[in-house]
Parts: sequence; C-alpha cells; structure tokens
Amino acid sequence: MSGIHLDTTLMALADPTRRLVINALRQRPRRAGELVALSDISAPAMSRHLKILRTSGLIAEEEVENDARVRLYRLQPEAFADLQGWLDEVQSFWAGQLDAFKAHVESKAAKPKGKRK
Amino acid sequence: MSGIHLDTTLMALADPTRRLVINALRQRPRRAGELVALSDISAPAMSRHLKILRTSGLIAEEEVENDARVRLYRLQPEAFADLQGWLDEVQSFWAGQLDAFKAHVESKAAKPKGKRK
DNA sequence: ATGATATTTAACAATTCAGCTAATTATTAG
DNA sequence: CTAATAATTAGCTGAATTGTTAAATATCAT
Repeated sequence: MSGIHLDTTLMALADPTRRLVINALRQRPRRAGELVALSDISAPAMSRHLKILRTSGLIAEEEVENDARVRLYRLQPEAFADLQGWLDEVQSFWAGQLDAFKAHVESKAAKPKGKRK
Repeated sequence: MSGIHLDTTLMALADPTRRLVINALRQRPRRAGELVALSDISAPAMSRHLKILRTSGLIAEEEVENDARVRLYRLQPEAFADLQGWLDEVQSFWAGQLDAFKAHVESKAAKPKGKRK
C-alpha cells in the first residue's frame, strides 16, 4: 500500500540532478565530491539533493576506508520496488479497459438517446 | 535516450492528484467532471493537471458520443515504457556494484591499516 | 596547534507550482 | 435567442523547490 513511499520516491526522482546521481551510482558508489564534479551545481546544492535521496531511501550513506570526512553514497535497490510495483499495476490496466469498453458499448445500446436529470 | 521524456513523465507522476487520475483511469476512461468529483480540487485545477498529463503523453483525450462538451480521458500505456525501461536499467545495477565491491575489498587488502571496528 | 579538505547547515533570492475565483469558449436544450 | 452545462484559460496568491554564498562541523596532515 505505502502510497506515501511512492509519493516520496517519485518526488525524489522527478529532478534531473537527482537522476544524474542515481545513474552515476549505478556504476559504483561515489563520494559526495565526486557527484558534485559530475554535476554543474555547488556542493551545498548537491548535499541537499543527496539528503532528499537518502530520506526517500533511494540511496544510502557508507563510511569509507580511513578518511572519515568523505561520505560514500550507494544505490539502495529495494527502494525502487514500490514504484515498479505500481507501474506494473498501471500497465495491467487493459483488463479493466476491456470490461469498461464492454459496459460502454452496452450502455450505448441501452440508451441510444440523451440522458438528462 | 529520451531523457527529456523521462523527465516530463516523472514530473507528471510526482503529484498525488495526477496519480489519482492515473489510478482512476485504470478502470475506465472518465470525463473531466468525473475526475473533479473524485478529487477534492476545483475543476480549473483538475483541468491543469489533465493538461500536464496530456502533454506528457500519459493520458489522451477522446471525443464522446453525442455531446461535444464533455471530454473523455483515457490512459496511454505506451507513455510508461520509458520509465519502466529506465527503472529496469537502474535495477540492473548489481553487476556494476559487484565489480565495485571486489575493487573495494582488494584496495582494502592492499592497504592493511586496520582501525575502527 | 594551524591550516587544508570534505561535507553539511544557515540564510536568502529567484523561480516554479498548485490552488482558488472569475471570466471565456463551446455546445446543448428549451 | 436565451439559459444552462462542460471544460478551459486568465490572473492572483502562498507555499515549496532550487540555487547561491558564507559559516559551521569534523577530520586529516604537518
């Protein structure tokens, strides 16, 4: 059900910079600074985007080797499941459409003229 | 490819009212007024949402029976394909992550400087 | 300790977005 | 023709979003 999660997921993905981050993280985890370099926005702006992606669950923060200043971000694949599920549901609308079409045709046959209150 | 289409698609879906429309149209095509009744917003607001969904290609307008005033909207399933394709690509990130993980582990093994737990 | 580096938070301006009411367009009905 | 109905466009407002620079926080290096 979690329509709220779907909401935050789509909200998070509906921004080109955040999708650029997602795409970059497909290849490997990246440091925040690396993501800044890949984009054309400032570090603070990127930081806010990363926070949005993190709180939406789409990415996660890792600690790294022996430098505690850098933050490594990685993709969190489970977070896409709800959206994929919803999309699959939407795509399965044909059954409903077929029923509706039948009903539509039948109602037309039953009431061939205007319907007013 | 078609990153622009993905952009408009996600932008269009990142709104609860517009998703309510999509969900309603899964069952059958609906008149604009019907969609207004299902939501709790005004007709003009709904009209703008419908325009956004229409220009993004997610829904289409139909002409209806014998009353040219009403507009019937129906789902346009092809428009979801790009998004599904992108999602599938993102989900297939595991191969890349595996490589990165191996590299990560090897780099750690190369520099044995154990620190924290 | 001092300074450099990595990232985030704070504060603010500019833009976009969703909602409303009123007006407009188009069509149907009497 | 006139009134009613369906939907859209216009114009306005407030809230949310994105970006920037400056400051803060934390950590590493000398």
